[in-house]
Amino acid sequence: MSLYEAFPVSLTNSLTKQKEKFEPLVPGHVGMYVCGPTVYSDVHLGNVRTFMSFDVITRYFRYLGYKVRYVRNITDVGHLVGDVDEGEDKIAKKARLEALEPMEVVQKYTNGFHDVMRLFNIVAPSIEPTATGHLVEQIEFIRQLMDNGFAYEKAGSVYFNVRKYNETHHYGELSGRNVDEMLSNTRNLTGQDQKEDPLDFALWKKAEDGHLMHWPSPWSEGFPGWHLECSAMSTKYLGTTFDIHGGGMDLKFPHHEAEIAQNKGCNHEGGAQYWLHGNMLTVNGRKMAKSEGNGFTPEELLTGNHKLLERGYSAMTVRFFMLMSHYGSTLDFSNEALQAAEKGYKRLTAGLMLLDKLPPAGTGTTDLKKSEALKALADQALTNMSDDFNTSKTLASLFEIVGKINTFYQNPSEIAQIDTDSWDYVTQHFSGIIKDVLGLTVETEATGNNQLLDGTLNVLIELRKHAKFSQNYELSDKIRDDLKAVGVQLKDEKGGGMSYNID
RNA sequence: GGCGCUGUGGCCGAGUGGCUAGGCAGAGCUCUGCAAAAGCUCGUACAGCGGUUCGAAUCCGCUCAGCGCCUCCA
Repeated sequence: MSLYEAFPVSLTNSLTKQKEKFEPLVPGHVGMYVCGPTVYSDVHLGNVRTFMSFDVITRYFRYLGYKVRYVRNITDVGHLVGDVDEGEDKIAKKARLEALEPMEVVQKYTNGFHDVMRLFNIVAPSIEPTATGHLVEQIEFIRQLMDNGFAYEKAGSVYFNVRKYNETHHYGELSGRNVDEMLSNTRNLTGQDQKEDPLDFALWKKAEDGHLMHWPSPWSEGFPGWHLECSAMSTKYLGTTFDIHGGGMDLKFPHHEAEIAQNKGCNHEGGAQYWLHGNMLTVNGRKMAKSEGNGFTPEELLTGNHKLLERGYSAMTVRFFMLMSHYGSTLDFSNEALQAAEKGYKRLTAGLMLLDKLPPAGTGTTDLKKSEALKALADQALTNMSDDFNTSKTLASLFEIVGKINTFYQNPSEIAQIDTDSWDYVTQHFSGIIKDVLGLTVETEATGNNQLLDGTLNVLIELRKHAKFSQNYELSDKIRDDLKAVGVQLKDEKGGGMSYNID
């Protein structure tokens, strides 16, 4: 029996607003599409949260034994600037400001995005398609929509006919709206006179004079509209129907709603079976966003060089911090919470490292009850992950195992009572979940590999052992205190051993 | 205005109709030359007011507070 059969996944489907059992279209395989970043500026920590959430989801599916095709796009064209620069492309605008070629902007921020993903140990998607690389597919998609009667051309631009679509479908099924209510609430935007209806959205926009990014099409020299790329690329790589579509909560409307309409209008199928939405990272209760001025970049986070930050925090601390909450809940950023997370993360990874120092299990009389109880903790961790990827509950289970590990370290007689099969099972999943699923790496490993530092510290430790043995506590305390002052913490262990930790 | 969400002990944050979340901080104890770490124990919580129920923080209603989307947005 495979792991995914033993621990069947259930997830909250935004489409039905219910928690459902996950049943992939193709047994043993998962196709997932997640909306990636628009590469016209640096990503901030709020962006990172969403990608981290779907990173954990991907990792967990793979851990369970699924083959996952994870598609996450790069939006390098097509999102229009909303206000004054009506109709101008965000990336084109930025290019002019920075006096760069548009693709130079794209490349710069794409590279930056990848650096950030690596920093937070977020696995690369199986396919990372770009909008500019799929213009042929998008044009074909528009053509099909026009053939099906859901799109019309006006002065070189093509629009999706929401009213027409809504006659046979429900525009608003994902976001819980309906067309009639929306009509009375639509703002009067300028520059929309070409549309037949304010609800309609652009599939193709004719480029104005001076517009930097444009491509030929049957309708005009122009560029694709806001929502098209995701429909075209998910269909190309995952099919007209696929398992999961993910993205940030703020994309639900209109982006994802439009995507569904495009998919159904073109393919007669609605794309994803399950829609997953990651919630926002907030600061003082407000969404972290560039426009709010409350966003900071990962670099500022590490250095602490931002007015919201009391000091810097490591990438793994932040990763742990984000894992403490459920992806579907808002998470509020604060220095207190980060500092608490830092210690929690250290406690967890300390347990992980202690595993290697533990005496072997099963050397005494096996206590079946204790063995089973321990094993149950590992099962619990997996059950919690399968319950809508509840990393928060999973961490709680893992911390219970940490407590056991610490106890075993202090009382070897306890671990002797655990049968080896149970112990292997627990340790395998304990470290597997931490490293492979949660994607937490042990940050102190780097210093452990520094042989010069390690050797030097061992000299000092030997000195202190001598001092301590001869009851020269003044000297032994001085060594300990002075090392502490430079960030190295010595710990006396039972039996006269000493170990060190680097903060 | 429309649609939706949240309000948990000092802080962060899970959660289910009755059974321990967990992390951080705090108190006591054990261990220890002293520390640190670790282990054990503890506090006491579910915005307010009603209702349903044998029983609700968990379901329903109202009130208050806050947030998201409706415009690019993870």
